[in-house]
Amino acid sequence: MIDSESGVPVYRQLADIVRRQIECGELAPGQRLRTEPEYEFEYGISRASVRRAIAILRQEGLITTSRSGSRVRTVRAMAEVPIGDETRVTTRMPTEMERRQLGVPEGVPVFVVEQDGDQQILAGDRTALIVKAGRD
Amino acid sequence: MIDSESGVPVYRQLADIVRRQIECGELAPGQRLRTEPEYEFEYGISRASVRRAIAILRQEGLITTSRSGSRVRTVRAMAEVPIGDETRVTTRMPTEMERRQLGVPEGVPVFVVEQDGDQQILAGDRTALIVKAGRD
DNA sequence: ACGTATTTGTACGTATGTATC
DNA sequence: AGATACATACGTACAAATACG
Repeated sequence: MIDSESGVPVYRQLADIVRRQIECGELAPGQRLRTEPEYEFEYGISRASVRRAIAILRQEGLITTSRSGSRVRTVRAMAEVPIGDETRVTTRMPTEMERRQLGVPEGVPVFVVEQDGDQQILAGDRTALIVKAGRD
Repeated sequence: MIDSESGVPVYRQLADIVRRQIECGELAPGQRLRTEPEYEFEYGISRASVRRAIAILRQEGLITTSRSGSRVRTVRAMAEVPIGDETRVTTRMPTEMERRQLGVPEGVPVFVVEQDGDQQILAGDRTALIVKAGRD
């Protein structure tokens, strides 16, 4: 299970375990994770370590957490936004203000799309950029 | 300074203070932040709260932290990568493995560039995508 | 509708390890 | 070698939102 002597931090070990469960579908999108005390007792680690592990997965955009527990993030429908010639695209984490305005959970980056001196911020969890020839 | 009665968590208040210092240039890129004990005593909060505040800024991509302290992230030279027609671009946070492989710090998202069934992962802190007409 | 239990959130403290200066 | 500074990990307590009977 979890080996506190392995050199790998226990919170990271738990994050790895749950991440694998998500990746292999053992924990399906929308499904609830176990509660913090459950992980705590099952793996014999402190609640602080459990919370750190869960925070990692949240930052990776794999789960969302509410007062009633954590769930595997469901895949959002991606709006395919066409971008045209001379467009410059970068990506970064949103400020907290941007996060609220865009309505994106933790662990979701944003696109910064610049064209003609005009700048647009797009939520990374529901936007795919498609290069369309001849478009602007 | 920091008001523990304000309703806003103290770790968030500290994160807000330091973020503002970074945004207004009071803390310049490359410059060291104060040490954890310094924040602890200056604001009269626990070290755990200081560490949470610093973790927030790291996740936002604003600072990097090493054993010798935290520094404001310097802006990396952006390689402008041309992308051509029918390319699909998404963004997300990297897995930890990807982070190590790409050599990007915490708080830096990646581009996923798909073209002709080929998929490429690009570091978000040193890549800008430019749509170039006629390119593939 | 109400109280209770559950579950996460915040905040503190302590101790020890390890890399850096 | 010693001091500094961050990293890990444990514990406690209480608050607040949610779910349940």
